Amino acid sequence: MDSRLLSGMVDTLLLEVISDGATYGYEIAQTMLARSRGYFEITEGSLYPALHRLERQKYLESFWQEADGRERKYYRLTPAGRRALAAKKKEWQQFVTGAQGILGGADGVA
Amino acid sequence: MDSRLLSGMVDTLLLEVISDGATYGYEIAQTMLARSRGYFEITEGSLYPALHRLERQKYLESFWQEADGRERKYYRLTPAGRRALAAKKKEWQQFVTGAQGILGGADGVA
DNA sequence: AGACATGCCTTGTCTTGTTATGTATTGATG
DNA sequence: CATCAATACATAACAAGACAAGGCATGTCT
Repeated sequence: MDSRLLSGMVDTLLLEVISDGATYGYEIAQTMLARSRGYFEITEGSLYPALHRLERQKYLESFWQEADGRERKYYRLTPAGRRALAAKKKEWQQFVTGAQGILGGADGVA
Repeated sequence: MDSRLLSGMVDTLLLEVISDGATYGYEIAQTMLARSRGYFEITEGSLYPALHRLERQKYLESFWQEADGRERKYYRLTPAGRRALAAKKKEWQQFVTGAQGILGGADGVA
């Protein structure tokens, strides 16, 4: 798929996946892949910087924890992250509506 | 709106608007605004480079023409542009489906 | 030992949207 | 006539962010 489309959606998708409960990078990538039926293959070069960005913005909190004999960096949403997710989802819906208004060939009123 | 969402969609939107018949930059911006009900405010700094890009890729052809006492640069789709538009629209639909699969909270099968 | 999956991270590169600016014409207003 | 707004095209500097490729480390399986 065209990775450009992902621009601006990565944060929303990440927050959504993490909103189901604390999880970590590797698992997030797998979840996104599964939930989009193999469509969203987020690469590490996008994933980790995005996670750090969201943590800097205080939308995520992280903590290291051992599981299965491995150290993993878990992330969970902050209250601000939850609010940001809601806002981003709304924005996404508006964007889709706007795009369909143009792509649908109609005048956007439909 | 978050301009990042627009990344990668500008080309598709432009091709779609132009597919209705030869038109020019200024009018394209107005059409996008109207058809998205005021949502897509594409600025000149995005619009003109995008048109040039699409012409370089042979998806568009341009020709100058006078109308209302003004010189305007009209664009129309090439056959390749028409094929590209169809492909991009399909990709967009898949992207939306994938995103809804994640945002919907379901497993994407719904 | 070697291969592979798991797991985190960073650097360099490229694309692309935004802001700001420049140029020119037409029509309306003072 | 001068000025301003709308029309119309274009480019340069800047910033954001996705990707490829690379590095590093551990656990498991053969």
